[in-house]
Amino acid sequence: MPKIVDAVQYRRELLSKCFDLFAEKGYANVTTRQIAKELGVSTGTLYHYFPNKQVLFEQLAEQVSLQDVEILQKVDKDRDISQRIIDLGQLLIDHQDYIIKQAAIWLDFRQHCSAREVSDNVVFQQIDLRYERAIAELLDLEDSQIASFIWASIDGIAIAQLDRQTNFVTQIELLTQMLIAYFEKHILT
Amino acid sequence: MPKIVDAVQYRRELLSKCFDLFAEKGYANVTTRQIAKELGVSTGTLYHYFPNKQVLFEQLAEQVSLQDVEILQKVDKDRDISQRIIDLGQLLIDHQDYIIKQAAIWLDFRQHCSAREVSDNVVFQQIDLRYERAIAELLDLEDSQIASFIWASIDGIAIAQLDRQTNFVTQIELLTQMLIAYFEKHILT
Amino acid sequence: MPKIVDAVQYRRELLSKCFDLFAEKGYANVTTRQIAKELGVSTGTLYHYFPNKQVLFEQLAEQVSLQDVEILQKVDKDRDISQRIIDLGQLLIDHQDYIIKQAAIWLDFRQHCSAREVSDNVVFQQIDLRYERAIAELLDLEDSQIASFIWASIDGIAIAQLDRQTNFVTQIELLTQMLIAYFEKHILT
Amino acid sequence: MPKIVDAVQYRRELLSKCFDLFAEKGYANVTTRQIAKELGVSTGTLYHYFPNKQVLFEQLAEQVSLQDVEILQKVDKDRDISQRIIDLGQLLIDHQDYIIKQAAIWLDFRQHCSAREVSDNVVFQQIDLRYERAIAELLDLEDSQIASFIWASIDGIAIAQLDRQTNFVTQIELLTQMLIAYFEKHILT
DNA sequence: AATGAATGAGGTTTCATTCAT
DNA sequence: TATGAATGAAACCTCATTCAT
Repeated sequence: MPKIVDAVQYRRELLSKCFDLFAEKGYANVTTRQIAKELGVSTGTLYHYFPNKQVLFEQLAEQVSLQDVEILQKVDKDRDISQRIIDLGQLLIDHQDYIIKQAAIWLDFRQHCSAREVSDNVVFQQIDLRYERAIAELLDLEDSQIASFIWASIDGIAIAQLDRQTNFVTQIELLTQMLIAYFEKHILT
Repeated sequence: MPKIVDAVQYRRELLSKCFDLFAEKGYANVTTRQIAKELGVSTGTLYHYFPNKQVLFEQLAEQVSLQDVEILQKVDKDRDISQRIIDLGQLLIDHQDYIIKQAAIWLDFRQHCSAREVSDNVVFQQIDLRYERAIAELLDLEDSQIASFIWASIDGIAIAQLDRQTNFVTQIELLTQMLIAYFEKHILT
Repeated sequence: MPKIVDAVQYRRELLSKCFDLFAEKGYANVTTRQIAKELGVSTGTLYHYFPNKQVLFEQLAEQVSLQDVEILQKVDKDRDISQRIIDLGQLLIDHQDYIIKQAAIWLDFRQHCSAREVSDNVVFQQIDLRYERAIAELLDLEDSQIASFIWASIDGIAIAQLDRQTNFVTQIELLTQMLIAYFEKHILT
Repeated sequence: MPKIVDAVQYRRELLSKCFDLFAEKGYANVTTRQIAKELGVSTGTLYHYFPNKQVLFEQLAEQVSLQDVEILQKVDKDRDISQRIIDLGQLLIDHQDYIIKQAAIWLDFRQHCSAREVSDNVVFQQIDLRYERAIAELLDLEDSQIASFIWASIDGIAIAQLDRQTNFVTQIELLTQMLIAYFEKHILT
């Protein structure tokens, strides 16, 4: 009888455990040995659950994107638009640490995909689409470009945190205000 | 004396030549041999002009940041704020390809710096400050947070281009409108 | 007691089942996991019946050599020499597929033994002797060198099949004719 | 200025130097580190001259096949057939050590090729053809099957030497006599 | 100043074998 | 007995860097 009963669940746990490592050091600067050590398993076990480092990372990226969408869905959709924008901002601030790390991983993943042949870009685009839809739905947006813009800004702000002293909270508040001003002027009325 | 001047100039040329390479593949995915080949020199020559790959990349990042600031300074400061925001947007659109690549390099560099001991973060922060000042000056901003926000958004939009189909022009126009709406509501009056 | 008999029999079945696998891919290119899969058991079970991959292979080689001798013994020893040579050839042709695979395994095993310390060369030589005797007996040979030669030629022809387009049947017929011509000239009369 | 002027020549020397190693231990049992050590270079240098272990081995096999043909061409073609057969036998005996090792490598290579996708089997068959032609030409053979047979027998005999005590000289002499008897009976007259 | 062959530490991955269940 | 997850030594290979020419 095998020791691990639910391989799928265990894989998820392993991925969660190396989230910080990848976020802090970046895909290229993390060795498989480091990952194994961080996870408390041998390199052999690593390769028992993931065919290679690349796929491990891709699955991490996918898992992260799912969690992101989950977070976004916490916003109460019964409130009015301005309030929802503020709620979104608050949500991002509440999950500050996670959002910053998630952006780092996402950036890394993006670079990886573009550095590859083609093929799996489909997977990539699907994930990207998922983000857009989550935001569009959240703010009743018909224009997906606005959703893209919001997510791009969030990523930009998050990544800037990696080493600048700018204040994440202030930056997100600015984004919130920008959005409200924009909506008031162009969309509501 | 003239020799040295040549060397400085030559170094600059070398850096310019590998701009695209780093932008497209990322620091970790570019080998010194690839760089040498792209530059049309031997690896030995590469190491004659730069002590190592790291420094080469740092100097590239620095050179890029200087060029960015140069571009920003093309905006005519005699126009009113709204117009200057529009001009800034137009400038970014005009230099679209460059802006996207520059963002890729910059983010790559940022990750590199944060993945390292500490040390040169000073160099890094200085460059970052230069960006902020250029934007702050351009838009008569007293609050450096807004400048940071703008630059972060631009970076976010730029890297989203790396593989998404979003339209850079549309995204920059959105940013422009956001800024104008925000300025009209909170800063002008 | 019955248990043990079963185990011996089971081991034999397992060995037979991985005959093709080893013949086609070679000892070094077959993993224990592949073997286990081919046999329809787990790697754990494999190690329950055989102490390690090496021994498994050695036992397979031994089992194969026994089967070979069995085949050779089908020749009717009452016929005259020429006829027996022809019968031997026919026998090889009839068991074409098996002979080719058996040769592949045997050569693989030989290489393995010579690449090792020493030790089990005794086992190896015993098996080799068995081959020679079977052939010598079959053709009433006093000179074991001739038996060795015949077996070496058969092996040579068999492995040439592995990728060349030469025709096994034709090659064996040639061998038959060579032997007959040789016997007529030097041994008979 | 590079240190090694004639890379092609150097590659040949490197291949020659690892001939024994591969012949004695077999492709799978030789590590790249062992090869490097045997050659007196670093693993890096190894990979400077050969893209990978596989190709290194393939090039060795090709080089060996060329040397074999060279050896065969030493036979004086003005003598009569029987004499040429004897000369061929003598040649093999003179190069005994080499022939045995070459056979080991060739066997190994053959297994490798059949274990691979397909593609380069063309290369393989070309080499094989080269052998046949060399023998066919040597003995004025119209039938390539006989050439194949001869080469297969030589390989069989050589490989049998790897661990058996049979005498190479005796075995080759037997082959010679077989061939002469066969030729006298079926071809000459 | 320029070259590119040489280096070797260290990265990713494989796989025979063990062992808890 | 049977399982297959877990192990880790060791394999192949890469690549930043050095150095003889």
